[in-house]
Amino acid sequence: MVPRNLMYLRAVHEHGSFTRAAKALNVSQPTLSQQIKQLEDLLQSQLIDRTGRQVRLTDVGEIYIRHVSRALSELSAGTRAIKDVQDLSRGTLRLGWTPITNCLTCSLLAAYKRHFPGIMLKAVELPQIELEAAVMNGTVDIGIAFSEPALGMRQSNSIETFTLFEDNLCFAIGVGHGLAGRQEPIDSADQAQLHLGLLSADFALRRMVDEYFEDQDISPQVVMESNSHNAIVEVVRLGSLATVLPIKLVVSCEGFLPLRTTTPLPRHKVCLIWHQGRYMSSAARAFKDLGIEWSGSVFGTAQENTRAICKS
Amino acid sequence: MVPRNLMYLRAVHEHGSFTRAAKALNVSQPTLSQQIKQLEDLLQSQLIDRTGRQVRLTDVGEIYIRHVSRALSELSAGTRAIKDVQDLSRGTLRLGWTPITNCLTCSLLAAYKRHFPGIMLKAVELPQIELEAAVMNGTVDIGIAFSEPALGMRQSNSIETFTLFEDNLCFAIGVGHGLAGRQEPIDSADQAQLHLGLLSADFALRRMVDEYFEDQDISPQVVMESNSHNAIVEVVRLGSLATVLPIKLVVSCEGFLPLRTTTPLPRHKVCLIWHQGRYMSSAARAFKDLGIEWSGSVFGTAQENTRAICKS
DNA sequence: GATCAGCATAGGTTTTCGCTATGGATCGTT
DNA sequence: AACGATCCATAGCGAAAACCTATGCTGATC
Repeated sequence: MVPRNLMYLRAVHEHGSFTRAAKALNVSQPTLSQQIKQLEDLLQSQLIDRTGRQVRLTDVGEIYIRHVSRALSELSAGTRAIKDVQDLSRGTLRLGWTPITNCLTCSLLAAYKRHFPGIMLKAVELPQIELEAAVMNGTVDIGIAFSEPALGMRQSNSIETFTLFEDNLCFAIGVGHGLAGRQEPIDSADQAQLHLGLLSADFALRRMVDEYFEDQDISPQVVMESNSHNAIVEVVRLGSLATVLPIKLVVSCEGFLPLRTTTPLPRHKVCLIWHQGRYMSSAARAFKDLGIEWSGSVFGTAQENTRAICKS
Repeated sequence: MVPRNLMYLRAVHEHGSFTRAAKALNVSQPTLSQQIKQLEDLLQSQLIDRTGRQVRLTDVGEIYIRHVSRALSELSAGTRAIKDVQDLSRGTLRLGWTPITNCLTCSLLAAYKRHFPGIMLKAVELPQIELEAAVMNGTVDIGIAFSEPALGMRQSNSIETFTLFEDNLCFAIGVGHGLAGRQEPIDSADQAQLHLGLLSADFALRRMVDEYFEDQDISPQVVMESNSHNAIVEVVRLGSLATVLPIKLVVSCEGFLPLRTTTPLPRHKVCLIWHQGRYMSSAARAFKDLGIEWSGSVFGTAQENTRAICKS
């Protein structure tokens, strides 16, 4: 890995003698003579002045050795840097997530940051479909998805998933909303009356909601649409709109109330997703492992959660 | 000379493909596969992610390649620096001279500076004996001596010389001296009356003067002695002292007059001297060559001036 | 699902590397 | 002045590596 020619040159310079350098390097003295001569032939320059009492560098050698030393120390720094990456004291994790999931997994992110403070975290927020595409082409190392990958992905690609936890969706309103404090469940007719603020159509949460309304034969009144989760939350908090969110999120969110329904809303899974077979960086592997551990400790053992979805 | 492993890694990274990199490097594709695999084994780290449609660096590879690139560019800078030294756009010349000789060769020094402005000039002024020792042990690359090397040096060592020019010594006085303006030559008796300022005994000029006085059976009145040529010149300029200098120097020196003598004073040679056989730097070789050329142009062709003095 | 492109593997050949033995030059010593 | 010691260079041989051709395997494209 390290160019031996150059190591030899440096050793001869440092020891001021072929013989001593050879001993230090655990090679024979003729080997050094030969290798350095070869280097000199290659550079077409005499590097070492062998006349007189001690071997010295020539003017050319003096100039050259400076560059050689810098190059060698750069290389040894490189091997040390590799060690750093391997023991996770350095590195980068490119994480992708859909809106909402990051709120649900912030304690996992915090734990990761605590365990591996040297890892740089690059995070992007994407709709589910784009997240899956990003995982496929390697733009992100690992994704936190709002649901399992769509059917289209399973046909042509191989994505591996691990379910962190499951949850039910529910209607959510601000404390100033007209239905605030209502105890009895709302039925389909009530749901059709709600003024809704929802994510745009390319998000998994929205697709699940649309599917639910279709099943229930409800024509919802969607009065706000955005690709920003925060925007919707803020507007709903004002009081007149309702939205649909995971229960876990609603109960933990200041100023939000869940509404009970006569028919249950869909369940969803929060999953880690990654490209099966592709090289996974140490930082990403560590995140995956930590996620599995986190899932078990927070929601009970989930050994069977892992599921490989191979292409047809 | 350049570590091929590392060049290969860089090429694969730059071309994003083993095949294209192999073409660019004029090696076969399996060679690249093999060499890079070997590098990975050596580092015990996967450097390249071969899954997917294009080869990419892993996180480890990404870190490592930065160091490798820096090392490689450092090495190529080294080879370029060698070229610089060889064509004399860089380098150092360690020059030694005796007092007086530098005054006589300042136009040579100026020419050298003009031809090779990038060369750093390190000059020391020494008595002849020490100058010869410095040439022998390599403290200076080349010396400008006031006379040919002493007999002692020739016995045990090998110094090579080139005579730049020859000159006669003469008595010199300041314009305020009592003998100023005298036309007729001074004889031995007159010379014994002179109050002299001379260099100390370890300088070649002084030894020649002492020898002359001994031959002529004269007891000189040496009233000042110094190892500084300038000090003597300044005192002599005041008017009461005389000294002995090369004629060339006296006639070119403001406020100085030569005295004619009934018997001629010794001749001396100004020589370049260097260690025969030792490695000579490009800068030194250029100085020697320029000195030979300068000698010819200023004082007529002097091809036969070169003379090797080998040990007995 | 057949083809193509691109990397990996296998086996043999050439080149390089490193060793032992030995020669020649310099330096210090008797 | 000769001798011995030290140190680098050279020669020749064996081991290791680097490299090549031929071929297999996998993922991408049509």
